[in-house]
Amino acid sequence: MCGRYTLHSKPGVLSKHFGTVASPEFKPRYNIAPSSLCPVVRLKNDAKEIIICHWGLIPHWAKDDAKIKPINAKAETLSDRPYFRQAYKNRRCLVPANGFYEWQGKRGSKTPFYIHPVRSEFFAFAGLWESWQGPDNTIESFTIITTSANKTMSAIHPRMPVIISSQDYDSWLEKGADGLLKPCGEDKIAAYPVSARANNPANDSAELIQMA
DNA sequence: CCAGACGTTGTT
DNA sequence: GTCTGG
DNA sequence: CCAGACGTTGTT
DNA sequence: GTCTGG
Repeated sequence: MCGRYTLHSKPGVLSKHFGTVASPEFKPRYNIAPSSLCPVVRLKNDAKEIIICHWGLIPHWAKDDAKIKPINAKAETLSDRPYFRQAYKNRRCLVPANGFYEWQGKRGSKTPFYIHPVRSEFFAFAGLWESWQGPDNTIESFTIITTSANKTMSAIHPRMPVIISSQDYDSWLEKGADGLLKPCGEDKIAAYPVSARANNPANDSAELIQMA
């Protein structure tokens, strides 16, 4: 699955890669955990924009501050789940990342691996977004879509995020083609073990992605 | 009908 | 908003 | 995702 | 064991 990732490219590089007018400022992150504020790419009036959203989806119909805030949504059941169906139909996004973490082992002795793109600076995870209107505030949030592992990933973990290729960015945002919701090619990603310092989300520095 | 839930993951 | 359980 | 907390009472 | 916080 996908429960921790990195994004350390400069905002200008991000907006250039994703074809947006500009990007909000954000600090380089090497250990983004759920509930963090993160940049995502979405459509606004046929143009792409980058906005900062909470990781953990809060549906627009939630009454109070929702108890369940899914950080992932299964690609296989997106159309079935009332929780995701509307967002899948109307509110898709791309989640920029430079890489993500996945763990092996039991609680107390987890070994993290870092997975990164082979020929690109960025991953673009397929995501969904929502805007929740409270009495005093609005919360924009997102979730990352997961699928089964490709051959590279399956050595580590049975699932992985859906990764959209750059030539499919517009197609995903505009139409959300089902055909894009599958594991990426095994040669698009590579993985290596890193220090267990990555386990604690309080640690957030470039050394976390050094090979262990 | 109304009330209450709505998720994914890993682990045994 | 939409489905499930009672 | 992992790490860390998980409670009530009375008193200042 | 299960929930919350980061």
